[in-house]
Amino acid sequence: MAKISESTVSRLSHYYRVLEEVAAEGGKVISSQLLAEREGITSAQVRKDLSYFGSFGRRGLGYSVEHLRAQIRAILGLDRRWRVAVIGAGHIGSALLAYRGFASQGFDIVAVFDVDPARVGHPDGALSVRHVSQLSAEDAIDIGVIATPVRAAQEVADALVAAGVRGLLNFAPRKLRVPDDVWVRTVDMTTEFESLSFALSQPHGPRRRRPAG
Amino acid sequence: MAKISESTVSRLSHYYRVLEEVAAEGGKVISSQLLAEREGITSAQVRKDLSYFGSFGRRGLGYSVEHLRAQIRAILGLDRRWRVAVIGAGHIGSALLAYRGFASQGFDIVAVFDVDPARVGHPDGALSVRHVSQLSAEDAIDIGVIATPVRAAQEVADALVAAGVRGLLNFAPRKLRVPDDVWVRTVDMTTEFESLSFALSQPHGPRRRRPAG
DNA sequence: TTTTGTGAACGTGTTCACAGCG
DNA sequence: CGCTGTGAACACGTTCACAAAA
Repeated sequence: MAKISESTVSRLSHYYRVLEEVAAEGGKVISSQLLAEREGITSAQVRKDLSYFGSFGRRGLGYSVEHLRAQIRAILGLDRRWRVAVIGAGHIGSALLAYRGFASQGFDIVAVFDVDPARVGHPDGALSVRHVSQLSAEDAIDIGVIATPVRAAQEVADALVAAGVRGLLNFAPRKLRVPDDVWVRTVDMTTEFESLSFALSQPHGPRRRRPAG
Repeated sequence: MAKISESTVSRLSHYYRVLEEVAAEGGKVISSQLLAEREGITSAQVRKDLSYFGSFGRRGLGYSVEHLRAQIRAILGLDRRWRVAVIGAGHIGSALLAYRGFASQGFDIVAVFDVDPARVGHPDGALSVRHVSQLSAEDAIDIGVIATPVRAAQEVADALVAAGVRGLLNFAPRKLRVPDDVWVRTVDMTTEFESLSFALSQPHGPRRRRPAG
């Protein structure tokens, strides 16, 4: 398969969500135009994104909501469940644990780790917090969420990689060094705030994207 | 000024952080090469990013850490303080409130809002939770953080805009409709997880970026 | 000699525009 | 006729490569 851009994958995730909503509203078919409008992009973008993976629509009609949803679900790898570990039982870690939404999407938080003796051994939600040194390949973790202070982030990433984890979601504002076969996504709230600060400091307001065409 | 890409602004935020670290370590000058290595990008990228705003370095020598830090600080609009409101005193909202890092960067969380009677009127950290209907232009909010359930997100965005807020940080997995002069940044953890799911489902591992050159 | 600053070249993602099919 | 699927055109961000300056 040709290389797929990160933007395309992000949009697939958005399409998937829209399709779930439309299905819940009882919609049976949807055009690229309508799908695009919900996301504020162009219909050509929708069709191009989908075309990388196949031809899921019917000319003159549009896409079957159910069929397209199933296809994107398969493309995104959501037909299986993923074992997630959260490292760092602080505010962000606990917020993630408390949020129920991920399990329904196939992401099961199966372990929580920390180094703080005040936290280790105590429950956080349904899980007992384990010391990070106990993390091992036997935990069979697919995705590790790094919710530690920034100084511990690289060390934790190394430990996760050593335990065979191939996907990291990093909340620490630090570039992580990982082997080539490990994927990292970063959520950097400081950068988000600073991007807003930059934008608000400019003399002119933003230009909105062109509406879906 | 020519249009600055979002990628460039994000990287400026990263450079700023690296410069703070280098300054703390006692470094006085830094080359684009070294700055690039810390972020895993090319030195040409660093120089190009900075060149949009001026000439901050000295040929043959590099950049003064202190001077460049001050310049980027000014560029990002961090020479002033920003008034931030958090809407939604749930897990994410409370995690943000509890996190001390933002205030030191110039972002003061000055108000918390919710609609839940069980939360309104009670303190969350140093702030008392107010009902979202009390939000007004008198709060003089610069940046609104939407940490509500997804169904309330658009309504809250409308209220923020009505109160004169021109920057939104959206944690809800929903595209927000806002006027042209309002900036939105989205942190969508579901999409992050699904992007990892997609990546881990591919037959081949990732390719790392080329090292800084 | 070292390292910046930058026009030009390049590569990649987006949009256009229309052929192809239902 | 309507809407998809897609090659081509376009726009834009990144990298190259070198002149300029310390």
